[in-house]
Amino acid sequence: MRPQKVLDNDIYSALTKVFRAKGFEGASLNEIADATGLKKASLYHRFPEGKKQMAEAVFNYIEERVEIKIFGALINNTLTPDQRLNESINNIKELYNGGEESCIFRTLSMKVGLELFGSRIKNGMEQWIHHFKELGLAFGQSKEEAKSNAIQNLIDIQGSLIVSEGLKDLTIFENTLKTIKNRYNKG
Amino acid sequence: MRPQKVLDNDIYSALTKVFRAKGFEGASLNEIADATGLKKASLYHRFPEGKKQMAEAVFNYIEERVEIKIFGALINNTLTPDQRLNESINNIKELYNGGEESCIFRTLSMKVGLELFGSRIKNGMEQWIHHFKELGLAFGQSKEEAKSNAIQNLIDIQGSLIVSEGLKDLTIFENTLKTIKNRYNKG
DNA sequence: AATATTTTACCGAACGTTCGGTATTGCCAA
DNA sequence: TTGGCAATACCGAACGTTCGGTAAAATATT
Repeated sequence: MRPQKVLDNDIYSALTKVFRAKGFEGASLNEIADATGLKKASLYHRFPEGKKQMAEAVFNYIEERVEIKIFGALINNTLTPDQRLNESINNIKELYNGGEESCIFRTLSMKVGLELFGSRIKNGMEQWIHHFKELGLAFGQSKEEAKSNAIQNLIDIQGSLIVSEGLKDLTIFENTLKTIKNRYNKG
Repeated sequence: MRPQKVLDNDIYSALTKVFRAKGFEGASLNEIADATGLKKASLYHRFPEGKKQMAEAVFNYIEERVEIKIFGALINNTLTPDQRLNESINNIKELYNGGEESCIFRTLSMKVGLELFGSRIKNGMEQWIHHFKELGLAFGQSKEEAKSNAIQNLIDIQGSLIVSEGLKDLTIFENTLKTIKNRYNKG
């Protein structure tokens, strides 16, 4: 059989970049074709169900990275809670490229995206909250405290990404990561 | 002269609903025509410069309401700082319809929107921060404290709108408004 | 070892539809 | 009857999608 011109992972990476920046409706197939290096028709060979399947691939791709880099760090029992926190925060910074890259929770949750991927987004957010709640418990917080802190972490990340972009000031995202750290290391 | 079939303010209101839900690229003229009750061609009579001008009108419309309802409340010297805070929070809740409506800072700041309206978004955010900073000063906070609190308010609002939508749980937005209040009424 | 066949990947061209945007005509009130 | 508004019809371009066919490697057959 003929070899692939572009590796799957390179396609996913390019798709992620486009959907993150443009959202579902804003991402055109011509742009996707340019970004991946495949022609439109070839994309339909890789993704027979079309654009929606491409966006699904982005969810899979990102969820896998988040699972490893963030949730994996947060539940790594070989580390102290403080080390887990630090590693996950470092990886968050990396995954969002210091605040330059948007989150698909935002870009794929406009009207149409929410209709298509609403349950994936909801599940994804719940996982973030669940794992951060576990961290809070490991820090000795009460259930209520741990949960509200976890929710606030998610709010902080989403909000600071928007404000950073809007103000064109990445230090806001960085400061938010510090705020999250301070939520567990008080004083 | 012939009277307008649809009042300007009703057009702005409909435009706002569409652009808030769909963003700039996601909002099609056919949908806008349906939402406003005017045909496409009639829209081009009202907005000769087209879609971009329609989005500009949304900015104007929202900025006016924010100016009155939020900034106006925050700088109303006939009220105590605490009353200013309460009134502005109530109006924020109203303007975002309890968390059901998105913010144009979010929906119009995707790639294309940011290119077209980047400076308006930046200015708008800076005004939010400026006015909330003034509130903090009125509460006796230091300059640094007042500013970081103001930024955090904006982050909280943006973030909680996204998380509320994603989790389909409006209590998150409500709780965030309480969090903001507690930022000024400690203990 | 050489040839034929199968299998998979890619691509140019075109599909029907919808996009944002325009002329042109008809309507309506002053 | 004049001037401003709205509606019909329409435009080229771009949209997501599909199709017919080609390129290239793996396998099967001689």
